[in-house]
Amino acid sequence: MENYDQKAIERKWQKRWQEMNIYHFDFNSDKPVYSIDVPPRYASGPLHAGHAVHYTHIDFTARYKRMRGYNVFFPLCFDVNGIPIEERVERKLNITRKDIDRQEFIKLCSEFAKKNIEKMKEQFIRLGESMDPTIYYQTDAEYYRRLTQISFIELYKKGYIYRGEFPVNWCPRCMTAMADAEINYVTRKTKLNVIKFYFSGKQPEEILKYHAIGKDDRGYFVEIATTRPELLPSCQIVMIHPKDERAPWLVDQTLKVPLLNKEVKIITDESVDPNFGTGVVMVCTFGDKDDLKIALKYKLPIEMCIDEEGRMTEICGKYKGMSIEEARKAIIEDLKKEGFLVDQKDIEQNVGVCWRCKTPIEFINAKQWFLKTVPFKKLVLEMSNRIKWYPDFMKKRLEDWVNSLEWDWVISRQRYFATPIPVWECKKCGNIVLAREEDCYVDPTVDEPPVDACPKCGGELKGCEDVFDTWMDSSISPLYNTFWKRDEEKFKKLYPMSLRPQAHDIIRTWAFYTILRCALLTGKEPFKNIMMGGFILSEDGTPMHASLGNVIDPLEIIEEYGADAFRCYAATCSLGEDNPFRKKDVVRGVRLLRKLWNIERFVSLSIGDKKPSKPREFIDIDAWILTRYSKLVKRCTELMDFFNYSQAMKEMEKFVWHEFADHYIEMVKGCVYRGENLESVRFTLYTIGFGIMKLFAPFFPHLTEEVYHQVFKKFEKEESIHVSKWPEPILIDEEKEKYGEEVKKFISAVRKWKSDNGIALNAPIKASCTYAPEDVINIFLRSRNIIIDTLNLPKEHEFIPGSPEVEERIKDIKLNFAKIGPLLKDKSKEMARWIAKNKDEIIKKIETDGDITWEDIGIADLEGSLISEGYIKVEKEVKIKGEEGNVINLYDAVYLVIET
RNA sequence: GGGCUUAUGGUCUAGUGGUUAUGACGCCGCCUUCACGAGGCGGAGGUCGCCGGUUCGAAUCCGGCUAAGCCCA
Repeated sequence: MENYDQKAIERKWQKRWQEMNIYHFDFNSDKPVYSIDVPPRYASGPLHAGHAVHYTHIDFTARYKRMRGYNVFFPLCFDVNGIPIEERVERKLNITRKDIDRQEFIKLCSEFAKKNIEKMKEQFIRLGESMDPTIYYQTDAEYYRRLTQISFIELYKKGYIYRGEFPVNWCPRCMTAMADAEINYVTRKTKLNVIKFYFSGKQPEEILKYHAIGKDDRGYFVEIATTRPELLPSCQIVMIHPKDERAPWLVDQTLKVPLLNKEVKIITDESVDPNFGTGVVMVCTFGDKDDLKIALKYKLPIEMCIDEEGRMTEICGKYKGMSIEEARKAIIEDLKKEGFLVDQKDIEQNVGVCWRCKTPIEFINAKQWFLKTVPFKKLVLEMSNRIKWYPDFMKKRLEDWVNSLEWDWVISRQRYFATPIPVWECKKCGNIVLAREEDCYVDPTVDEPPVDACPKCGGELKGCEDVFDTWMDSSISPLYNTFWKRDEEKFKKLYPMSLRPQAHDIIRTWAFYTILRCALLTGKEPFKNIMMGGFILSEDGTPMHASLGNVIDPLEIIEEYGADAFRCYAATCSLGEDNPFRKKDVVRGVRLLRKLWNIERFVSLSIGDKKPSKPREFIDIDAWILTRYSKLVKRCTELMDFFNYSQAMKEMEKFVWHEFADHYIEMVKGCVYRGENLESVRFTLYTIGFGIMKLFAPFFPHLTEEVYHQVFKKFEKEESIHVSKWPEPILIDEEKEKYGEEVKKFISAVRKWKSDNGIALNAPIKASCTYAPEDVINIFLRSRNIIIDTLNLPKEHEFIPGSPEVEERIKDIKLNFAKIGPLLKDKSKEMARWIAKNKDEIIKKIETDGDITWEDIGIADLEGSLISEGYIKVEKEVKIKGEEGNVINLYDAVYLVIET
């Protein structure tokens, strides 16, 4: 093996893997299936480092499961429909979709998405992801949209879909209805305008004693505060809190809406906040959700002052046709001019905005398509209980969301670039004609209806121009993946899927809608497990997000540090939690990779030209390291099964670096160079050298593949390490493990002593003998040559049971509260105090008798000795007797004698 | 305002009721050592966010507060 040329190796394998076809999902295989409901990456832009981490986690699962013998279904897929792409295109070309032909606009969106998809495909390859490109889909393709339409038709036939007139969230810029899920809330600075509303009727003068009520030459008036003066034309009612002292005077009076020839009543309602503004508020149709609730409660007339395009309507008189902003300005101007405006204050307000274009959302009354969700809360919760959530607290988020649902899901959108709703409407009687399932995919704006005329009245049919909410497409991904409605046999075999990986911000959308739709259509949960990725934070501590402008291109990181190093960082990110990304975190990965490479270089130089076979007997340190390795394999297998990648990699790294490399390899160098114990050592080096490559294979696919091909391939049959079998524990020998630990402890103590004294590790030291207790000496003797070789001790070095001429003194005694606490409970403190006070006497007593009893410390009702039973630990200090030689106390009762 | 989550050396992080809190990055010192100096050996650096409670004993369990993230109102 030569030097580690990371970039060349990674590029080589990325190319070769595409030719090798090893990530292929085999529909004819007998192996158990592990299917992954991969998030179809949204095609509004290329991947950033946060996405790359998520997809890398999914790749860990795919690679691990493949090695565990599964036939892994890992599709390459992209989500292409919807507003964000339209919005990007509109912004890029500075147009709105209504400026150009519908089909032309769709083409532009499609091309825009295609470019991003090409970039992402390249990114996936460069990241070393192992998706199977032969099970590819994108959600805008007819083969995919067809299923969205069929699922709609089925749900319609089951009676779960209805069309209703209902106030919906409406983005006046995107000109479409929005689900609650598509609204973001932002804090905005705005003006609170205090406006005079004059009474219609006569008022007694005493009314002036109340605040916010006044009189001028035009008459008596009430001051009303509003942030939205442009809604004055749709003002329906004025409200005051019932406990407000002004309520008795004001209730049932009539006020004149300024600037408009209109009168409204005053009523009381509990929902009024007496501390907001003047405590008197106006209610319009529909300012916000609160207004909406009031409007429904009091059955107020529905008079919209804003239309679908965000322009003022008929009822607005002279303001008709203005945009919301223009109307606000004009109305405030006029209020000032006419003397209606009392005051303007700056306030901060939470405003619902469109999730993409950030335009404030309006409520308007529109005909929309709905999927019933409110009646299926229980169903969704039941399904969710059948799914294993990682981490499990994420389930609670779904449950809280489901329980808080008040409205059904608005599934129609007034956009172009999405799946068309497959219905035609009778122009005459409004009757709905569904597309036939066998005709889907259909585009009713282009395609002919299944019948010539309305079956009810014979009227002309018009194709529906509305399209579906994008979540209608993505939330059937498990049905698409498992061949629902395409191949009944495959569907039975593949559904439900094994794993849904996703991010936690879309629990209420993607996870919820998927569980709901799939349950309604199949009666089953869509997947068995759900794994939630956390957020990747940028260097400044904010979540990495394209709209925040803090994104990092993973390719940039790969160029600098390599894909395996990036994947090493990804493996340190724990599920469901925020993980900061810093370039220097990737450096750690580079070091680990280099270390692994060098370890394997030693292995390759040491194992000989034949595949080592299992020896009749292992030398102690081989049995030790093989036991440590087998325990690691067992532990990591469990961790990988629970998607705990960060912990698994940590344990692998600790073993490989600080046990296998720092100690084992150092200990066997002598054997390797001098040709001793080769049978045992070569087998051990081969087994662990190969085994750790397999353990790291899901994390570092490139390095492990290269090492496999350079070192192990000639002895093994698999064409790639990624289709080899995950390792199994091979030896658990508790006794030898203890022996090995003892030898390791001794060697590292001597190494430390050498280092402290400025002696090179392999430099010879004139040490004549080692003293230790007999059982320890016996362990050392079993590995005598290893110890002498590794430390470069004289060949005649002696291991002598017992201790040299030393004087041991007790320096201190420590209480073991883990044993004392449960025994003495609240008396523990008392005992600790007593011992601290009488420490000198106790130490004297131990030095003469070797131990103390409970009686000695004044606790007569307990029997036994405190040191031998572990209640007290003794710290000794050793003083060497005599002048001859240089005796070093390495640790405990282990001494090394150096000749002077 | 509500739900969920997080808070540990300068930075990132492990931590499962037991008193001496893990590791990494960075910093300091020593060591060219035959797989690796992007290595090895060691060191400094912490009132475990704050306040209470439970307990013989709390980073860990409970309550409150503060700050941050996600989602919602």
